[in-house]
Amino acid sequence: MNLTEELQRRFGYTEFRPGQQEVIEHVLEGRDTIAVLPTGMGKSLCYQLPGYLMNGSVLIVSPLVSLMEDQVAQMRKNGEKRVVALNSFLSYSEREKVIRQLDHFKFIFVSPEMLSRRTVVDYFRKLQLALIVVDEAHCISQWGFDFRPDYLRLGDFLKIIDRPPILALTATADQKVMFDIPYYLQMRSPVVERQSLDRKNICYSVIRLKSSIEKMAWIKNRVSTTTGPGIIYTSSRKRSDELAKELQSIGVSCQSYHAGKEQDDRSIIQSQFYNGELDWICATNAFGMGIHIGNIRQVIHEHMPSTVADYSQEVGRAGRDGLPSVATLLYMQSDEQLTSFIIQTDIPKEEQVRYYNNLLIDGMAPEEAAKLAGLSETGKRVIDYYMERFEVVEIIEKLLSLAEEKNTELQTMLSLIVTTNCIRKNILSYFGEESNLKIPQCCSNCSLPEMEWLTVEKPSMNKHAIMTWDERITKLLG
DNA sequence: CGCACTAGTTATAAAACTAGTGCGGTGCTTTATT
Repeated sequence: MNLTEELQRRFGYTEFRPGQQEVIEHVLEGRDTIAVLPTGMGKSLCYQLPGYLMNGSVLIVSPLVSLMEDQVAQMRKNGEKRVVALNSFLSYSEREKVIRQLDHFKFIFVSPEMLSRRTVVDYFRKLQLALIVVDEAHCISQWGFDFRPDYLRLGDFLKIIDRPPILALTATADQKVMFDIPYYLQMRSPVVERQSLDRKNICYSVIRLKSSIEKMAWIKNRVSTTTGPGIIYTSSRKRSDELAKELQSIGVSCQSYHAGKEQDDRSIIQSQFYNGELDWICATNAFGMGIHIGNIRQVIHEHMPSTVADYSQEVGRAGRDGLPSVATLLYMQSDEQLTSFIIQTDIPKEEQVRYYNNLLIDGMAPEEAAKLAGLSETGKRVIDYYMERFEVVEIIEKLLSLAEEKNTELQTMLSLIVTTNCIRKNILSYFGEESNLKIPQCCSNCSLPEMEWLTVEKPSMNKHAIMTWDERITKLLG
């Protein structure tokens, strides 16, 4: 079979992007496959094309319902009718209907939570599956242990069905992720297809300041002298709101985005940004996954993220169009303390685990016991997962080492900020890659022509601003 | 843990201190009773 012909016939492309063909070949051979491809490299083609060439349905595990809806809409637009997202967007009767005729669909999107439900699993057992895809598979590591334990339960589902090959897709692959994916997905000698995660068109910069007032002044100046579109990441919802308000007050087209906003507002803001009606977004880490905007020129971190993996995901949203883009991280002393609090606070403490366990033994209802033990909703769900398979002593040990691990990751992130060595090299080596490539606009530690980048002037507040910026940087690279 | 904010104190009028308090990220899922 000629894959390129199939690609041409079904998708209208004349050639594959790097890595795609290899991934597709492995999948068609029936191998479990881990595909590490940088963002914007056409990951969805890696399951859509083989899906058409195989018998049975393709099950795609996706982390966000909004992402599923986008992908379903996209595929329908391209003429595929046999595609559905099985999630809480559906009413009870709609869901029943979909479930009863699952085999009518070629592509089925689900959340990991859905796959933990007994009734749902029973329907999937009867279905002939050609392929199981875990999209954004780093979520297993990133969310599984302390936020969405159903990511760790995927293995349970895979154990009880007659399982087809599994394809894990991600753009983030540090050591831990590369260990967790095959382990929790129970892969059988998986092939790893890996492309370089280096984003040569992104220039990395770290700037040290003395206070959050200085940060605000810096951002105001940056935003009014350079063009977007851009994302400003903060570490709290409140800060996002404040920053957006402040920027609006000096005439910048800007909105804040975080999980505290209504879902409707979130999609409106997202589509405004997408359509170029909004130059800047001030956001928490809620803004990111599933954002496919090509021309983001800048990503500014008003506050540091908690891991290098998070950082590289966030800055990776810049410059998907391949044009020069800038990532700037603002740091002031002891910024890591807030980050530390945030990542540690939701991990249940030893006393809580013991108390919760004792209350359960006494026969108290789990919800009430969790409340008394001072466990958050998330905390309870996490502990419930661990209690299904470990003794209390083991759980406490695991949670302790999780807290330690998180702290180590934060320290690694911090060392990226304070290093005097090449930032790009540091990021790449975190992902196990080496790079000796000299790039003219590499990072703030590599004799960057930083002033040239920083003085790109914003000519006016109109739509042509984006064009001018692009022209300018193209000229800069000369 | 540390920052921002508030209420109370001081000592006789306004402002400057102090102690206490609150806050801090990611998302899936809810089919049943008065």
